Amino acid sequence: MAKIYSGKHITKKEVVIEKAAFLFKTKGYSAASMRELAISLGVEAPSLYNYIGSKSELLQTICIKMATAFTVNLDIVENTSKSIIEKIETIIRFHIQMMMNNYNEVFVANHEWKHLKEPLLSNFLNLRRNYEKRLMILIEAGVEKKELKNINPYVTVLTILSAVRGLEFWHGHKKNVTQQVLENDMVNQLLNGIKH
Amino acid sequence: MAKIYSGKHITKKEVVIEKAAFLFKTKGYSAASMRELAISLGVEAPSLYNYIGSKSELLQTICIKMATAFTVNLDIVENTSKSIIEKIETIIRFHIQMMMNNYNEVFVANHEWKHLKEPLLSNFLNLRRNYEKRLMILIEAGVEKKELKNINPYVTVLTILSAVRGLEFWHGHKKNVTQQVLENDMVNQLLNGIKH
DNA sequence: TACAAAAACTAATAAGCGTTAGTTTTGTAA
DNA sequence: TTACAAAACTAACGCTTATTAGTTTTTGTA
Repeated sequence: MAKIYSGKHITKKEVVIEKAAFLFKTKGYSAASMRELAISLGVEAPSLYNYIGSKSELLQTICIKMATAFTVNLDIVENTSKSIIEKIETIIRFHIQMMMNNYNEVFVANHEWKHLKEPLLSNFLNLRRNYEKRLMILIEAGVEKKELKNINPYVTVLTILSAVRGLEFWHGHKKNVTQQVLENDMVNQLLNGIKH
Repeated sequence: MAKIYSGKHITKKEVVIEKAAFLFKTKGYSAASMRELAISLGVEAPSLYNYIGSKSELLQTICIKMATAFTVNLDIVENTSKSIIEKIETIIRFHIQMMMNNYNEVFVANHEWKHLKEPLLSNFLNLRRNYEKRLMILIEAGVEKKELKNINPYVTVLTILSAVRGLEFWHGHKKNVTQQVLENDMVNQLLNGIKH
């Protein structure tokens, strides 16, 4: 009866993925049903299969899309002529902006990846492991060049990724602090902790 | 056929809860089935109902148990005569130790609480909100007494809780850093960031 | 206006879920 | 050894799930 709305520059499949990301975030992948997703689009469940292959495919698309976005950004940053500390700042700010502008999808990739099926699960985890490893190498280079304190690269990466992920809490309590204050405070705190 | 094993000082119900915590952590609450839980105990699914009321009750028990543990610890710390900075250190170390010694249950309380049913969901969220509020008040008092920098209490609580939760990553990569190094590095980094 | 493709629908399937009922086995104590 | 309770079992229930098949409606275009 109803028809799935899609603006000019976005395919209907993308609309489905967006709604799916919201639903997966809110209820969790397993507890989210295709019927519920359909309702949120004003449509019956079987109609969804005109656009997508399966529920599982929706999760795959979201997770790989996010992992790829972070990887591509890292590719770009690595190939600039910035200082190490500037590169790290750029990366942190990218994380924060992704967290702000693509909250649902980042959340799903962070929390629901465990429901991916093989071989995509391994694929996704490899992307993540490589990403973390490249961050560690960047930090090691910063220590080498005396731009950074003599810190443990692993603990540093862990701290940065944890702090950024902590913005999930902020999403539920937006009133207390504005986005700009939070972003700058967080960047400063993280960088001051490791700068030489 | 098989019989649920329980040592001397632990009831069979507690054995079920422990296994449930592991399963809920590994597969997520919704994707974890009672049949699977039963298998991990060497028993058929209906046998579980000799010990527990429902699947939902298992989650409730785990979440409330954890929330209570943190609240009780805070009660105790508040009523000591330590300095503010010492109180905060004690609290951070308690978080880290809980993360190490009760990993599965802490993880479930952190990630699967959304599947709690009312009125327990509200109950749990109230416990959490109050806990965070009391931490903020503690930090405000520290700023007042000049023990702490003039920091935003909200951002500080967010940073501390995020960093501690980040130990979840560490659980998957234990090799890189020992528990002691990680605990001390984290405590130092967090306290140095806020001390006056 | 007619035709074809896109996108919705209804109905149905097989599988898995938590849980209950009723029964049998096991362990313990008189 | 008998009796009773605890703890396991089998069978089945009603419900929800993702997905398929087949059909009808809507839409855009020639």
